[in-house]
Amino acid sequence: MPIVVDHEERRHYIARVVERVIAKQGMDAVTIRNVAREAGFRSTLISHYFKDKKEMLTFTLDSIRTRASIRVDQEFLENHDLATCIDTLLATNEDGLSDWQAWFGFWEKATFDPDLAAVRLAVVEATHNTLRRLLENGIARGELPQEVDVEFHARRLQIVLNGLAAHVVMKPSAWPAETQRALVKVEVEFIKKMPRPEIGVRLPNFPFALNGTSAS
Amino acid sequence: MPIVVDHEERRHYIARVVERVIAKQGMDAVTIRNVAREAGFRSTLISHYFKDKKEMLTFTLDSIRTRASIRVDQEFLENHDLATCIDTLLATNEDGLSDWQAWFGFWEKATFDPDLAAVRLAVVEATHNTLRRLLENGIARGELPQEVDVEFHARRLQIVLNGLAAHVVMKPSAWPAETQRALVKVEVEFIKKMPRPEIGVRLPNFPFALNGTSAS
Amino acid sequence: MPIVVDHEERRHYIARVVERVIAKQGMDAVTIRNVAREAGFRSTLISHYFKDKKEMLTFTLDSIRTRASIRVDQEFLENHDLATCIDTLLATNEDGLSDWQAWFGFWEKATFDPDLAAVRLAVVEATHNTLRRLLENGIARGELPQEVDVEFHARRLQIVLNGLAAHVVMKPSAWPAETQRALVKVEVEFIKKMPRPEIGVRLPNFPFALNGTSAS
Amino acid sequence: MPIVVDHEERRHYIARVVERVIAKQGMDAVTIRNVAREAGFRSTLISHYFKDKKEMLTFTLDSIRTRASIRVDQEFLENHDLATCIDTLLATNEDGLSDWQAWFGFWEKATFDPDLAAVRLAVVEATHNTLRRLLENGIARGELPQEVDVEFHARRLQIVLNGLAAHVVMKPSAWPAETQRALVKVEVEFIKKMPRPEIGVRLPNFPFALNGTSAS
DNA sequence: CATGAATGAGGCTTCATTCAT
DNA sequence: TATGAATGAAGCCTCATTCAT
Repeated sequence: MPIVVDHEERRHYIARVVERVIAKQGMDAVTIRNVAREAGFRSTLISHYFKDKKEMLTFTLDSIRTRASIRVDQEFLENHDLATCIDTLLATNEDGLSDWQAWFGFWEKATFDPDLAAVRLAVVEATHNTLRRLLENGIARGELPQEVDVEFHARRLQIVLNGLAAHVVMKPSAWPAETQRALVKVEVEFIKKMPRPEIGVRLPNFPFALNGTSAS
Repeated sequence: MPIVVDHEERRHYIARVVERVIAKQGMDAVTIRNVAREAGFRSTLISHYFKDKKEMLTFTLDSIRTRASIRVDQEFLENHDLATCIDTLLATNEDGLSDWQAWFGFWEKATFDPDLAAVRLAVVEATHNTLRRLLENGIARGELPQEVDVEFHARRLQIVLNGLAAHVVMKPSAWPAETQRALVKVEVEFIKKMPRPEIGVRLPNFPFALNGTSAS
Repeated sequence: MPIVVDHEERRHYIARVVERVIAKQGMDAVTIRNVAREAGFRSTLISHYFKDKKEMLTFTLDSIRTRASIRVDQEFLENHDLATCIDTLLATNEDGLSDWQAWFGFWEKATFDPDLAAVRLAVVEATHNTLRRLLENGIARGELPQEVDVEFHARRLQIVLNGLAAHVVMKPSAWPAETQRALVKVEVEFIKKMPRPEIGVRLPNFPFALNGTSAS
Repeated sequence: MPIVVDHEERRHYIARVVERVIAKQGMDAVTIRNVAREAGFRSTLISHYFKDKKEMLTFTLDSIRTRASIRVDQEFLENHDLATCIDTLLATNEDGLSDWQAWFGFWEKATFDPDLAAVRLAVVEATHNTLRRLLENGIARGELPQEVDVEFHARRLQIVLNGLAAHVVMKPSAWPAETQRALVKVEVEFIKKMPRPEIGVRLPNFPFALNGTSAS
């Protein structure tokens, strides 16, 4: 009688450990040994759940995507104002900070690994779409003017959030929650003031045809 | 008298190689062996010029800072409009892209290495100051209104540039030069439209007391 | 269940190899590679059993202590005369010589390594205690006079044995077993002639509070 | 016109540095780099004075011999009592301790290096001869009885001194000068009590035909 | 005399991975 | 499922030494 272990659950558990290791010790500390130790396993047990290290990493990045999209779900988006929604995407609490730390841990690695790159792009587009819906709800609720260029402002907002998070991660103590929120408020004002700027070009038009993601 | 080799020049030469390796192959490819090979040396010769891999890396990051500050020097700032100046900070050409790639390569590592963190912060502040001067020149030249909150907008601009570069690095082909410049133009419009937004809080007030930089 | 290999036994096996290498090739030859080769392993397998070269060495020294104390155990001490017992501590045969060679190999290294120093001191004190018991048995059996200053003579005997071994190791061929034993006989005579010399001072009063030994 | 540097003096200067390094940092710290640094030279300059590391070491050991024999010279021997003379051979002060530390540093290395072994033996025999003369003077002065077996007691004394020094080096704080001297006093008493013990064998009969020393 | 350049050997260690049980 | 054995690759670093100036 084999011991019953939920295979997929184990994979997610390990992914969480990987995230924690990235956030707390950095990507270089993500060795199978170290992850196993932090998870309370033996090294070799990891390979029961992931065929190799790379698969473990792509799965982890993918699971970040999943969790992030759960956090800001449709229902939530519809029932709150812009700033409140955006707050869930910021590094204003322990969890958000940890997420962004892990995210930046992946950032560079993804540049040189096609599989990770694919997942990274998927996360970016998922976020983009979240921001689109967010703006559309804002328009629907009357918080934003009708003529807002959703595509443009979603993209721009994403860039700002990314840049902001980078700075927060660099020195969290310099960016208390209210400072981050104040910045976001200005961005919202910006959207209201310039809902449809004349830019002459189109910002990158994703998606980049990402059907599958992590692959095998 | 020994063979004549300019010691400091060699260090800079190696630093350039390191940068190139980071940009083209990623931070994980920055092994002493690999750098040596790319530089046309034997591995052991590297340690003639750097006591340590770590020293090599901090020196490299520091040299990125130096070059960046040279690129946008005082004279240049004074004689061009905002957009043109900002262009030198973007990833709109091969060199700029390579710089940003190396920069992001360091990003995460710096989070877990105090020495690198110090240099990273120094770079960030140097950039911040460059942006301040840029805005001040804009005001002096009449391109921007007198009442611009320089501190705020310099910080904001930096965040946007950082976020933008991150996206460019992620998929350069999606961000041709004109697209990047169009975005910058909108930012300049933004400054004109909202020169002194009511934010209620102060953005982080750097500098973080960084006198020396790279340390030992 | 994994391949059955007694972990602790392997460690002792390796320790024996280390001893042999020290005795035959010298402490400088104790490289992980060399030990592995002599043991019939790959280098990396050594680190399966010792986290460190240092741990390997302290364990080895500690195992010398264990074996030495086994060699002259209580029962043996009680049933033989002084000279016969002391013989087990001399370098009068292949094994004893090898032990002393290894011992001197450690001697200097221990001076500059706290962990080794601790084990070294433990060995010294264990030997001291053995010699004490040995003298006490001698008194009990009537071989030595009642008034023998056990503490003093145990310490002195140890010093002589150490000095003697040093000379033997230096040129074994000059010190056949009978020569060593003759010297010991004189020492025993000495004890009988001067059982309680007036020295005015006390020799070092060990132990130096060594509870545990090898530590981590 | 070349700079005038006394070649031989430099060699002795370096040898002193080597001794100091051995005493303070241990034999493993005797690298050419380290010796050069301690001496205030560049590494490569060392090779102007010694063709290689080995020559440096043998020269150093040889110079220890020279200085030791100077310290207890003929004149001194003739004009003082046994205990006073022996004192110069003990580790009762900073210098003596340092000498013994260096000596033990060489001990093991000499076992596996013929050149060092030769010098080591030369030192041992020089000391033996010193002790012989010392005893003979003691007899001449009437401090010791006529019938003393000089050969035997000189050898025995040397063994004790060696063993004692080993223990002192191991824990100097446990062996203040007076403790060492008390032990020596007992040894002298021993000689008086048993001037010519019946041993049945001869102790090793040196010299081992050592004419030259370091050889090629 | 003195120096820095350059090299090759080799040391220790960590890692990911495969295999047998 | 889970484990320890075992391996090979590769990383960084230190060292002694030679060479050219």
